[in-house]
Amino acid sequence: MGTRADYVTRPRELIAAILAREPRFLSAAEIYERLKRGGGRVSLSTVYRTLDRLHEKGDVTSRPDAEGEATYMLCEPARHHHHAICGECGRVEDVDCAAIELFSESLRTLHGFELDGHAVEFFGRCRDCR
Amino acid sequence: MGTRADYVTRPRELIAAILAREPRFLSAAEIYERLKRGGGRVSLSTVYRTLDRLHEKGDVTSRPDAEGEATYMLCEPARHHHHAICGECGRVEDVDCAAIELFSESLRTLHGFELDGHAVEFFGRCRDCR
DNA sequence: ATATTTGCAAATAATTTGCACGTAA
DNA sequence: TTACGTGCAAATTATTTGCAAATAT
Repeated sequence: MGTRADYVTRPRELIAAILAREPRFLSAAEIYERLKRGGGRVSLSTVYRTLDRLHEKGDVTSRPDAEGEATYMLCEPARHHHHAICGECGRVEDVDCAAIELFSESLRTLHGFELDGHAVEFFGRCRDCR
Repeated sequence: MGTRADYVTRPRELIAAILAREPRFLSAAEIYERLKRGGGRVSLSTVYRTLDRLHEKGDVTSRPDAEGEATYMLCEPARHHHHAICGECGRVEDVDCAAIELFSESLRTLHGFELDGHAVEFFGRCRDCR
């Protein structure tokens, strides 16, 4: 019993393409909608299963939206980064500036709190929406 | 048609007491469990309805946990503050230091991103758990 | 007395699963 | 050929709702 194989299939290609095209958090239902509009014939369960797998592989980030629905977004694996998420248009930007290091340091010093580098997301309004 | 009344009832007192005792995000099911352990006889729907109402009044903060389940925590209303949430023990601490202002400023300058003051939460490990 | 809240059981909505059939390797 | 993936329908889980009975004012 070795490593499991990873077949390349139509549903997987279609789902990956949708994720690659939209740099925002999408729910399974939204992805399913886009598949239907594109004329695809992929089942909702396959969408869920594919997203789960991508998430396990570390290729997508997942988080519940405000209503608790799971949403997914492609992200570079193995790189520390933080997300700035626009509450208006949903755009996600990577945050990587010196200020966050200073801020982390203060949190650690003043609160004894260690930021878990990969789980930090900031909510607000992006350039275009404010 | 004036303002709606707010009766003081047993279930509401019990639920408020539980929230007051635990400074962590609790799910409806967890609160329901504590009620049962305490010998109470409150229905799960009442727990949901009470939490919704407290949330609308601004007395509790709500957010989906990692699995998408809604969770609730008492919080001071009408005061800007940010939460530092321990991924280990779940303790929630209010963050209010100068560094976050500096950080906000940098986000705005470098990314054109405006932090929405009330929606920011930081994830990591608290003093005791790291 | 009457507006409000509750419990219960049934309805919804998101997500998962079992299984027979299809497909990539 | 055979391990892996898919679709479908049924199961599960969190949450909401309708309504008659109970309670606070």
